[in-house]
Amino acid sequence: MRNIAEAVNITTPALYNHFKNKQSLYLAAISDTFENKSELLLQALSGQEKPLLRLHRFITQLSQVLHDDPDFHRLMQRELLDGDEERLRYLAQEIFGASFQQMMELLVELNPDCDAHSLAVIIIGMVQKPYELNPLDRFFPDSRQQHNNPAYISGQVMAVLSTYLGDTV
Amino acid sequence: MRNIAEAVNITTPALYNHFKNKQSLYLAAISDTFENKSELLLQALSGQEKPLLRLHRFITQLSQVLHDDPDFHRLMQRELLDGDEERLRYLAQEIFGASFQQMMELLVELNPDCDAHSLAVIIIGMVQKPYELNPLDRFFPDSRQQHNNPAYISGQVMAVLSTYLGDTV
DNA sequence: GTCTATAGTTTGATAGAC
DNA sequence: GTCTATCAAACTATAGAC
Repeated sequence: MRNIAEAVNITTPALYNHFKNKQSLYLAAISDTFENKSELLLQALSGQEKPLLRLHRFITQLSQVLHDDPDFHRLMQRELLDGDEERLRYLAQEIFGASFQQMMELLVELNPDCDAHSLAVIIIGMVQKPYELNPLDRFFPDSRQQHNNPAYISGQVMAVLSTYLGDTV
Repeated sequence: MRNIAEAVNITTPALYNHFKNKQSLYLAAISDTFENKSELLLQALSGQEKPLLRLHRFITQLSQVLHDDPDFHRLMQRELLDGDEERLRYLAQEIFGASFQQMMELLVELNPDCDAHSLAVIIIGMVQKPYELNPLDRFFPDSRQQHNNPAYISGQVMAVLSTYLGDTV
């Protein structure tokens, strides 16, 4: 609370005029960070275009969001590690529920026999892991700037996926 | 420190006979959790077998480790979020350095034109993300036990990868 | 809506007896 | 190597003046 107060140039007690306590401030920070992201990802998945194109758009959008808003990524990882039941339900249902459902339907369109849930999780992992491992990059000899570029990452992911999903289109 | 002391049935000051301070206890916990895991993964990647088989063995081993030792997974994610420079270097160089290098060489064997670094990161994401998202599974309607099964996860990952890498073998 | 002053609690760590 | 007793610092939060 002291750090936050200092960051916004007021004293700690003044924070309590805006938030009831630390918990409510944290929840407000989560909401502010997560809302709108959900809508963005759902829109990328929706539309009348070919499924593979919508998947590409989603992957690019997710990669872009993770790149542009590091707080979004950090808070999500933090919630996955330490979130209580209420906050995890909020994350699962309010933030990612609709997008995840839409993505599974899209994957079934592409391959009716696939396990859409598993495949969706795997794809999210492909896109997100480069950002999770970013802190380690500076300690690897062949670290290139590409590895932090959303367009490059989504291209790499699509290259792997299209051979798997493309056969079924 | 109080929680740890209670968990091992001694008082808090008694902990300081075993560790100089909280920091050194934490570092000892990290070392104890990470060491040996490195060797396990490197062995899975090594050998004279066909590259695709070694990759499969690595993926299965990583999935198994993440499944069997939740503390390993939690501590790694925690370090990626909050680790200082010294701890991140330890993680990158002492724990994952050799395995990551070996994996990149293996991927170049499978596809000389690929970006081995990117591909390695993507593959790790495919394997690990199912475990990261585990806390959310109970809030999704179609949550099946399969999604927590190492053999099933590695099978799903290999199914996606083999069409991409298999063409080049 | 912000401040100063301070309450009440938790935390990491030490002193010293056994 | 463990205990009891205790400290100093940091923390969340409140009281009350302006």
